[in-house]
Amino acid sequence: MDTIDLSLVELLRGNARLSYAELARQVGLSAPAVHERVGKLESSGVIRAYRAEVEPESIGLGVTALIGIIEDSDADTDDVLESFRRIPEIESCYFMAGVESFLLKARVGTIAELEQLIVRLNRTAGVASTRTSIALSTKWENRPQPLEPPTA
Amino acid sequence: MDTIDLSLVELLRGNARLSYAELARQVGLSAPAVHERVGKLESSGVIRAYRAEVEPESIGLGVTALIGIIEDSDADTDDVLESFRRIPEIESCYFMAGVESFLLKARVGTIAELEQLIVRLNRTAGVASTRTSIALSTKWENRPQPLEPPTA
DNA sequence: CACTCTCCGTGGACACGATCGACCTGAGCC
DNA sequence: GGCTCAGGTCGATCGTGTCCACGGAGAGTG
Repeated sequence: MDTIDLSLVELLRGNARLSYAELARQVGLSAPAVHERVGKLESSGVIRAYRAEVEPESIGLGVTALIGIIEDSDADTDDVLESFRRIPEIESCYFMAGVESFLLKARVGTIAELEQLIVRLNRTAGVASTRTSIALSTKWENRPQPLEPPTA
Repeated sequence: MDTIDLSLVELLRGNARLSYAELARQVGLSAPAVHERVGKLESSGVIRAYRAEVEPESIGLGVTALIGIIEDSDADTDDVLESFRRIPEIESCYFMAGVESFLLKARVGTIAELEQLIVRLNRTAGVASTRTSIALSTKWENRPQPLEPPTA
């Protein structure tokens, strides 16, 4: 994980579809060298995936909600997590410090579907209660921040 | 936005680096046809960007926080938003229903940096108070959910 | 119905990129 | 010094991106 790797990561966070040739030009190495470095970044888990970022409304997911979860005092956190994992509408899941053990970000098409989702969550074993906040609009999301070399 | 476009979007959400040739095979069209369709999805704003998803710890962003913002009663929301936009640590910004007008997701390297960030937010014009919750771990994030045809 | 326009696709052509193998170089170590 | 290894370059080959000319299906019109 040197400066060049960091540049590659930054470039790919900005545009995941850059060709190896283009990456090579940007960092001043040959294409095969970049190819190998990126391969290592992928297999070591630094780069997890390449994803197209899509306007949610245009794929029928116009409703965004953030849902805090309070667990039962005797809940098995792993089981709860497993239940959440099986709910596709939950796009993100954070394990939190505080009264609410989890914070979920979910996207659905309609308020009716959100209602169903909340009911389902409340019925999930280990879940004591939920607290849902609706996002009226997403100003931005997953904006990559500029990277600084480790000691900066 | 027909079924084929939806398939393309779904494929690219799963792996943004698929070649046009591969996409073409998957959806049963020729490569140029796919190229044109994807181009239109991009320029119409359905596809906003292609991003590499990176393990935050490995780029020195090991601390994730979710921060609720309560605005001053006389705050100019647009100005507040503009101030937030200039803070690179804020990766996501949602405008919320509820007492807290905004929910921010921020990533920083250390707790000390988080402290600085919170101070900065509290000093921002229009911000009355903040409420920060720390994510102990990110179970998953931005998982693409399977797409259904519009009327399903 | 026949004509035409438009949209959306196909296939061919060609330059460019991905990727493999052979080789080179410098650092670390006996 | 000589080995070894990591990590680079170069060249060759093959697949892909992308431009272009062309063609068929469907809607609107005389």
